[in-house]
Amino acid sequence: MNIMKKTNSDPTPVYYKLQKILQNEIERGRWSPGEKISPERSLAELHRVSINTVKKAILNLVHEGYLYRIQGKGTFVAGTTLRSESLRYYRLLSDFKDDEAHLKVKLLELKIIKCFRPANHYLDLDLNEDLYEIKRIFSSSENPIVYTISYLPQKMFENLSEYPITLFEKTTLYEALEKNYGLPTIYNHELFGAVKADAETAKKLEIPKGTALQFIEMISFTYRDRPYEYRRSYCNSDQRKIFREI
Amino acid sequence: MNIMKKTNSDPTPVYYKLQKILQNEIERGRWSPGEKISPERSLAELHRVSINTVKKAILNLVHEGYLYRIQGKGTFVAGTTLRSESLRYYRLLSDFKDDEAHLKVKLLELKIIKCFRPANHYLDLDLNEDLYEIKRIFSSSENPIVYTISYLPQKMFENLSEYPITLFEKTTLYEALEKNYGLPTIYNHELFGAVKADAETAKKLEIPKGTALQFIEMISFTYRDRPYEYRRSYCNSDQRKIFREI
DNA sequence: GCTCATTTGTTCGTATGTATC
DNA sequence: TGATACATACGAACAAATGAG
Repeated sequence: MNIMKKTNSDPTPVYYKLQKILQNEIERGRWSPGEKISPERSLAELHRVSINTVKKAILNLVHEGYLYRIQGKGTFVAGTTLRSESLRYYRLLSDFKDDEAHLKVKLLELKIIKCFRPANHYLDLDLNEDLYEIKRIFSSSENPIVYTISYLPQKMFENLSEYPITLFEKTTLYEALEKNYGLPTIYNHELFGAVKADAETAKKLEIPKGTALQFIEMISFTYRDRPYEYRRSYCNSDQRKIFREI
Repeated sequence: MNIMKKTNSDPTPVYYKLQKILQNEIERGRWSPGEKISPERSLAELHRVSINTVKKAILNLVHEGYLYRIQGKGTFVAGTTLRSESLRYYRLLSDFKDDEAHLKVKLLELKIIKCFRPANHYLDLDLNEDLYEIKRIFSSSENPIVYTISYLPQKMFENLSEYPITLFEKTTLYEALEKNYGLPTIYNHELFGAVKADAETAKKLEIPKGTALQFIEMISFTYRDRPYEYRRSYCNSDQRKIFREI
């Protein structure tokens, strides 16, 4: 009996079953981001359904960000849905003029440390597991604006330390991780707060200790709600504000 | 000649034309939020197109948040897309426990003032126009957490001062404005920063002057990208963080 | 520049199922 | 129960974009 058929005992629509089958295959990495999936007609034949049913399943996955389509070329697996580095996603405003800054990234440090609270909680790890700690400074015309510390589970990113520095300075972290480990970023959580600069942060940002700083904690998730990065950012929002849209 | 027809000189798809016609009617207030629009069949007949074409137009508007559908009942105009008060949309976290606070709102002041910089810029007004200024405190178990000052164009909200206090304390501002003025909130812009508490804010939040505060500026937009509220919020993020998802 | 096969995009018609009142 | 309205599913035809030859 055809598992695709809608029956009384299983009223799930056919298009929805197909949609979930495809979603599953994408998440399990049958195709990497950017790769072309089978054309509509093949899928229709394979699963013995109409082309319009395949269309509906695929279009839903396009809406959910799993796929994108190009007329005449095909249907492709989408990569990272967040198109740019989170820190660039926030536009920096100086005063009220929309003077968008071009940020330069500098890698300060990359080492392996033991997991700690609350990173273990956010990254769903045990306290005895290893983490990469990546410290970076984002500057605008020689002025340090943002100091970030990223934590990545060591077991998810083997050999990360052996990649060239440029991996962390030329491309965004998102692109780098997607390209080298096939992990697209599906969504982020963020925690916002205000703190006064401690000694280390003040030194890195070249500001007086005690300055009010915008503090952003971010947790990035890939498929299946799996967290893969915990990041702390300290932004010198003096004279600047951080902009975003809901 | 039928304007709906797709021709060589106008290759715009029929479903898209219909979609834009409907979007326009919604934005111009032909139906209020919650009201039922014409059924598929009628629209198909009226515009001389197939039901499937109408479906496509409508489903796109559903995806964009203009409409929602209930099988067997009809298709309805969606109201505010931001489902809850922005300040409640942010979950407050104390430390790392997900202790979601229930916030109580208190109206401190409602008066009419002259427009000022930068409100004129954000609300697209002249400097000589009038603004409502609404000051509110959000508290969690008697502790003031957030101090907000909202600015609304006087000309968009006639008689606002005559509404009962409960309008600003019982329901969210979004719901109140949608219900009384038929203005749904389509999206928000936000500016984040960190500031040290000035004298007035410190007093309102019952904290020492100079405490690091989370500062959020928000501009709310209704249909056609028309701004209708500029809001400044000062959050005492000491011990708490503000949470959101992208 | 052209043609052709492939692939997605649009539009229609039609039938049947299901939820609401 | 019947009328109304949306949901699912199939089939078919043609348009439009792409890439190969």
